[in-house]
Amino acid sequence: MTEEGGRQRLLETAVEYVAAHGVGERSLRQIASALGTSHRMLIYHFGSKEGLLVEVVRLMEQRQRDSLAELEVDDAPPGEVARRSWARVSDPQLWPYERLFFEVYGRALHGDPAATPLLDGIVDAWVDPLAVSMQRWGLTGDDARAQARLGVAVARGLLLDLLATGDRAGVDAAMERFVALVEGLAAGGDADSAGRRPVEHRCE
Amino acid sequence: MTEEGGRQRLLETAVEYVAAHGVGERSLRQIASALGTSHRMLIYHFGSKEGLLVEVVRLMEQRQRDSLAELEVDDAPPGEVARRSWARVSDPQLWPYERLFFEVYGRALHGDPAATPLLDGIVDAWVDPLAVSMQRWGLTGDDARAQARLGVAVARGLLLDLLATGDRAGVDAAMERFVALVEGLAAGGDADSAGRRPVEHRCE
DNA sequence: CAACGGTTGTACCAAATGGTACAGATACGA
DNA sequence: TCGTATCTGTACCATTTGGTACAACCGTTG
Repeated sequence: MTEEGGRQRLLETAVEYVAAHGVGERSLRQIASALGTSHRMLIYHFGSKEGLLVEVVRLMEQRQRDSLAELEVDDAPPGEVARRSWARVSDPQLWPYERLFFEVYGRALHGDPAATPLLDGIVDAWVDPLAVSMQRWGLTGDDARAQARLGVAVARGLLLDLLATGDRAGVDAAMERFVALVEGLAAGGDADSAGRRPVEHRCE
Repeated sequence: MTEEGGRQRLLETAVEYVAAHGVGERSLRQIASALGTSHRMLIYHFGSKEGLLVEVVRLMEQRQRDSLAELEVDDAPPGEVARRSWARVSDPQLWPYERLFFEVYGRALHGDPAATPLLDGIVDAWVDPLAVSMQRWGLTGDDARAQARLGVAVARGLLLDLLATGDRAGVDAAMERFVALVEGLAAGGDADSAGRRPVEHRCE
C-alpha cells in the first residue's frame, strides 16, 4: 500500500525476525511463515534467498549509518563522546541487531556474497566522523584517526563481551576506564576515580 | 595411528577446512570430501553434524587457551603486555582461525547449541590472567580487571577491523595509541607525543 | 583357522530445500 | 467492459540434506 507496497514492510519485518533468530539455518519457508506470508512471496519480491539476504544486509547497514548520524558528537570532549556513544550503542534494545551484525560479519569474512556489502565502510563509516571530532580537540590528523579507530574498536570489543556475558557492570567499568584513559586522568589504582595513580609511578 | 587413530587427525583437518571455508553452509558431504573421506565416516566418528561442530568448537577453544598460556605476561609492564599480545594475536597465520572465531561466535549468540560452548570463558579466560599481571603493576583488583577487560576488548575490536579492512598499518597505529594511553603518555590533547613513539622513549 | 571388534564402502531413505509453472486474484486506466 | 500489469496461492520439481541398514574389510587374538 505504501509506495512500494508490501515489499518494504516485508523487508523490515524480515530484518526483525532475522535479528531475533539468526540468519544462518533458517529456510525461506521458516522465514516466510514467521512473516505471515509464503516462501513464494519472498521469491517473488527478492528473487532468491540470497536476494533477500542482500536486502536485509543493506537495510541493516543503512540503519547503522542513520543511528550513527543521530549521534551528535559535535563539540563534546572526547571522553564525553565515548561515554555518549557507548550509552547509545549498548542499549539492550539494539542487542538483536548487534547480534545480527556479528553473525553477518562472520559470514562476510568467509566470502558470502550476500554479506560482504556489510564490510564496506564497516570501519571508515564510524571512524571518519569520530576523527573529525577528535581533531577539534587538538589531535593531528593521523593521531585523530588512530584515536577514533581505537574508540570504535573498544566499542565493538566491549559489545562482543557484553553480548556474550551480559555482565553490564563489568563492561561498563571497562568503558569507564577507557574514558578515564582518554581524559588523561588515568593509569592509577584507586577505585572511585577509575585510575588516579598516574603515569609518573611507572618510571622510577 | 595416534592413540585415537584417524579421528583426531580427521578433527584437526576439519578445523582447518572449516576455518578456511566457513562452517555455515557447508554440508557434511562437502566437508568430508575435502577431508578425503566420506560423509559416512564423519557420522561414524562424530555421531552427527552437530557432533562434529561441537568437537570443532571444543578444539578451537582449547587452542585459544593454549595460545593464551604461551603468552608470558609475567612481569612485563602493561604497555609491553599489550604490544606483545597484539603481535601474537594479529599474526596473519591465525586469521583463518579468527575468522572462524567470529563466525562461531555469531552463531552462539543466536543460541546454536553446538556453538555455545565457545561462550564459556570467552572473556574471563583472557581477562583473568591479564588482570593478575595488571595487579602486579599497582592496580587494585577492580581496576585491574577493568583494565584487563578493556585490553581484551581492544584486541578483539581491532582484530575485527583488521580482518575486515586488512589495513595493517592503520590498525597497528590504533594499537600503538592504546599502548601510549596505557603508558600515560597520551593525556588530553598533545598531538605529537601521543601515539607516536613506543615505550622505550617513555621514561626519561 | 575362526571369531571378533573396530572401521569403511554402497546403497538407500524420508524430509526439506530453493526455485518454477501456472492459474487466479485484484486493481486500475481506457 | 476489456485489457493489462501487479500480485498471490497451489502444486510441483529436481536436488541435496542428515542419517541409516547392511555387508564387507582388516588386523588381532585365540
